Amino acid sequence: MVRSFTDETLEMVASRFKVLAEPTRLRILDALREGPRTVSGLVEELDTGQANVSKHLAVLRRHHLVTRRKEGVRSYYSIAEPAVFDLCDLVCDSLERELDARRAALRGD
Amino acid sequence: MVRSFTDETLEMVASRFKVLAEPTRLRILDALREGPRTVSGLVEELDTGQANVSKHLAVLRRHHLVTRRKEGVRSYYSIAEPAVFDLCDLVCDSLERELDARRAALRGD
DNA sequence: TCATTATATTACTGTATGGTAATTTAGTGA
DNA sequence: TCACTAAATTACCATACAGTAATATAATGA
Repeated sequence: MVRSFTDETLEMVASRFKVLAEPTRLRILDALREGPRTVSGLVEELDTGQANVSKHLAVLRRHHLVTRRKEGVRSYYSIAEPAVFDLCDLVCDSLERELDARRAALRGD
Repeated sequence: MVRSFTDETLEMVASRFKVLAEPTRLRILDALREGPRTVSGLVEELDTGQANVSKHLAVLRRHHLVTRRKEGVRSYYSIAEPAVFDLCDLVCDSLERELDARRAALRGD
């Protein structure tokens, strides 16, 4: 028997996927893997503007994927939900399988 | 040691997430869980127009998440990559954990 | 108080895309 | 050939949003 999701659940799931559907946000999360980072640290590490990084961090925080710790004039952001990396890993595996399959098909089964 | 993703990988991963970031597409995939469906079958099952369903199916097919089998005047679509449901399950688990945590916080730890 | 630095916010623009109506394409049976 | 049905495609509109420049807020030190 196959369990179905309710429409409401699918909306929430889609919303979570949407947050993760931006390369810049993924790059931020990836950078935070190695530990907390300030906004300016991330601005250096990625190459995009400060406003852009702040906005993406706000999105990630609103969706509870990162946390913020203020220290003086600085804000330190950290990963709040390490499970996002499991998601990325699953996607990577899936993409690899697809490429393998297409490669095999190219060779003629 | 924490393995990082390359920018190119993150672009591909983001692109996959983007495909999954639409409730209607998730509903289509969810409907296909129980077996192949025709376009008109999906139009009935979901409640949206035929053009919309066709367009979403084209997106899903372009990204190799579904396959199509033509039979006469009909097209039967099927799940090509069952791993998408693992993704959804992971997201659901994560969302539940977050809600639990916020509920606990509301009660005061 | 004033200047400086870090971050957040606002306003704006261009692009992407979801939904829909209209049209096209193609298979089928009379 | 013609009518009918299923699906795909096209054109259009409205909305969402990533990126950026400008501005605001706030902490700190002189």
